[in-house]
Amino acid sequence: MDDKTKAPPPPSPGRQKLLDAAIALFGRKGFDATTTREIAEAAGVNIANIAYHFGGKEGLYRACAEELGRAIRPRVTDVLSRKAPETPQEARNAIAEILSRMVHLIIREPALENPSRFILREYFDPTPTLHLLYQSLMEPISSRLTALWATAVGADPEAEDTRLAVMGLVGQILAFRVARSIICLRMEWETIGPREAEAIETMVIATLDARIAAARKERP
Amino acid sequence: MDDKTKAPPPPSPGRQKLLDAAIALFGRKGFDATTTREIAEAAGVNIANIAYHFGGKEGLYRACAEELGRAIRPRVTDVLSRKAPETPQEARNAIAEILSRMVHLIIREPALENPSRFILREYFDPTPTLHLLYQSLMEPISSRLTALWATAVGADPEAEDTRLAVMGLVGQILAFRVARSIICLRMEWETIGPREAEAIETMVIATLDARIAAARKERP
DNA sequence: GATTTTCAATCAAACGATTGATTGAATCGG
DNA sequence: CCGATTCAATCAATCGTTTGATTGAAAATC
Repeated sequence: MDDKTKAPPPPSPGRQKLLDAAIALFGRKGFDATTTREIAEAAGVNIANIAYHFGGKEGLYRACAEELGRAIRPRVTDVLSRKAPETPQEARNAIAEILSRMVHLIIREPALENPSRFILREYFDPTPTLHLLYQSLMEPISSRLTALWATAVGADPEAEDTRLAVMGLVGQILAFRVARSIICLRMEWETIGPREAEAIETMVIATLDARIAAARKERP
Repeated sequence: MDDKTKAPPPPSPGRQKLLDAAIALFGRKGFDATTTREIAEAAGVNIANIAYHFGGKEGLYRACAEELGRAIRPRVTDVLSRKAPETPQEARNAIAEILSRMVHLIIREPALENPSRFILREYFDPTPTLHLLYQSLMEPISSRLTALWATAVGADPEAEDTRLAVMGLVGQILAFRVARSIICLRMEWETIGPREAEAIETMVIATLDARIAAARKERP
């Protein structure tokens, strides 16, 4: 219960199948709308394994969040691990690349459809598990983006409006995932395919460049 | 079931109390996590009234969406009903005012906390009810903003990237409501009070002005 | 090295609690 | 009085959880 989430529990066939099935179902339908029987059936194991491996439905949910941190983090940390750019232009390009990556991961990548929904649900209806997702995913990306933004426009990395500007850019991407249904209605899109995803990416990058240009002007 | 949702059902004391309670509970906890007993108790009426007035839990949910359209629409249509600005500067000011209004309504206004969550839930987990919210709320605001944006930057009101730019601005606001929990973590805010709401509003307006300046430059 | 013991993992079956829905009598307003 | 509205009581269905038994492979024992 109170372990530091340091020790990765020894994997077992049923355990991992339950995690995968639970992430997919929790992500697609939410915690309350998903039944333990559904999860067990999708995983191809018996219901009792949920209590055995995770102590219950809630324990399974928390384990899903831990699993997502482990599984998704590598897909973003490779960008994060590069050395910090020193020129504003390099910083701008680095931000653009990360945002572009996020658009594809969050909005397009089919394999991350339900994981993304799982995470966004936790943002919307936070539980104690939220901190887990924050530390493993949001914090490293966001703080890196903030540092890059500070380099790109010559701002104070610690200033509140610096962090807020970055959250605005990231939030723009999240919004297109959260409100996908009504955005498709408004944009008269049937789905968000490659063409539509590219249009969104172009819009996000345009916002980035516009913000950078404006910030540089008032802080020469 | 299949009525055209045209006729506003005759109000009755218990009916309205059920609607108010249901909007609050559906918004705060979601459809599946909310029980009919909870709703009835919060409304101070008997459970049977749900079936009597709305035919069941799902009927109550749809009625909540209709009610939200009726209740919230006036709070935005007053801005929409003004005559269309003709100069780019007037258009910019009109956009800024609408966005500012949206920030306060969606992020700050305590009375709209649960209604906002109700609507955003429907965006995230769309049901057939989605079209109702789209037509009564999103479409009128969004199309008005698109027209204003076209005037402000001299763009084609029908172009896809015009609509997309507007959805990006609106989405930015929605994101701060959806991901409020994790944004508070990142911003080191305890809550989003007047000061924090103003910071968000400033950021949104800064994004607007930056986008306008950039769009004008490349389309003189 | 054969036998016994241990243990994690899985299963079918059943548990008590709660769900949304329904019923028929009671109550109210006109 | 009569239709509209409210109510306590109850329904079948489903929820998450628990139980007790079974498996197979390692560990221990002789």
